[in-house]
Amino acid sequence: MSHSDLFQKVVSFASSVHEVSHEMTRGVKNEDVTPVQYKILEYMMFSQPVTPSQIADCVDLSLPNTSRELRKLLEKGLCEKAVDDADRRRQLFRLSGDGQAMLDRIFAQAQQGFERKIAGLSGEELKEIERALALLQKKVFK
Amino acid sequence: MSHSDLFQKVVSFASSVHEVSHEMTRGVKNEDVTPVQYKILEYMMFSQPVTPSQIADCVDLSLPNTSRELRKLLEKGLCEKAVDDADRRRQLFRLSGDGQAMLDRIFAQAQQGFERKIAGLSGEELKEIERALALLQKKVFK
DNA sequence: CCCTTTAGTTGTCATTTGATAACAAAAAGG
DNA sequence: CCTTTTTGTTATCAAATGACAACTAAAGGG
Repeated sequence: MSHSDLFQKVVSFASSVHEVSHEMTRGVKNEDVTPVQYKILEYMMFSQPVTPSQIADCVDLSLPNTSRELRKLLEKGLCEKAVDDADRRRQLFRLSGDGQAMLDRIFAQAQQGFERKIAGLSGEELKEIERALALLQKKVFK
Repeated sequence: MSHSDLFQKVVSFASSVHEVSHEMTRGVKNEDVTPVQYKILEYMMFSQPVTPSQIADCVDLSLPNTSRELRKLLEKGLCEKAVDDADRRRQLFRLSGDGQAMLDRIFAQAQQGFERKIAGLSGEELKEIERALALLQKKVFK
């Protein structure tokens, strides 16, 4: 197994992961958010509160465009904004109740798809999967 | 380890995979193709020749929009078109020499990034990675 | 043949996304 | 204070994408 062959397998694997996650998050299109807006909300879910600059960095968007999308999310009532008292230039964003509820819906649906995939696997198989995830995340996808 | 916890790990893992592949294919932006056009070319690389209908299915694009993007790729000289003699409604697309060369460049760059990541791993570790990829692709991301 | 279905093209329009300039306000550092 | 830097907003504009109607041409089935 040459490095080239392994690389080919990684490419093919990444493509499968993309396909499956696209399939699992198809619930997004039932909601009134664009793909970019969804990415922002998803990022917000894992690290709250966040500033526009942090979002711009992590979601790979310019600051003006981030600001625009955040305004739209505010108008839709999916997130909330507050000034940072320590540095009043900074704006702290977090999910609103509605925003959290929306992500909960989407994730619940994605988890259902996942449950269907792993239904019927033994406890030992699940442990193997967990080990494989940790291994790859550490050595290849970090 | 509940199913929920495992699901969380899968979500986090998928996110890492997305990030790394985005990083690895950043060579795309040096080339004169849009993201959608790149996806079409990448699909063409793995299955040639393909019809517009097949592309529309696999790249998740309407047939009219697929047709438009294929016309642009033809104008850029990145792919070639031929009618299927067996069914003259069908158009068979494949990469041109230039298109193949472009993908070769992008993949060579991505592979360099990969090589840097796995540099210093032992043969046994590489085998473990290979096994982990196969396991996950079979049981979770199929 | 004629009718229906399939494959693809063309054109048009609205929305989303990306890029950039100009601006305002607060902080930081003399 | 005063200048510079950082953070964010607003306003435009161009390009990319998505959706859909109307059309052509070939195949398929009586």
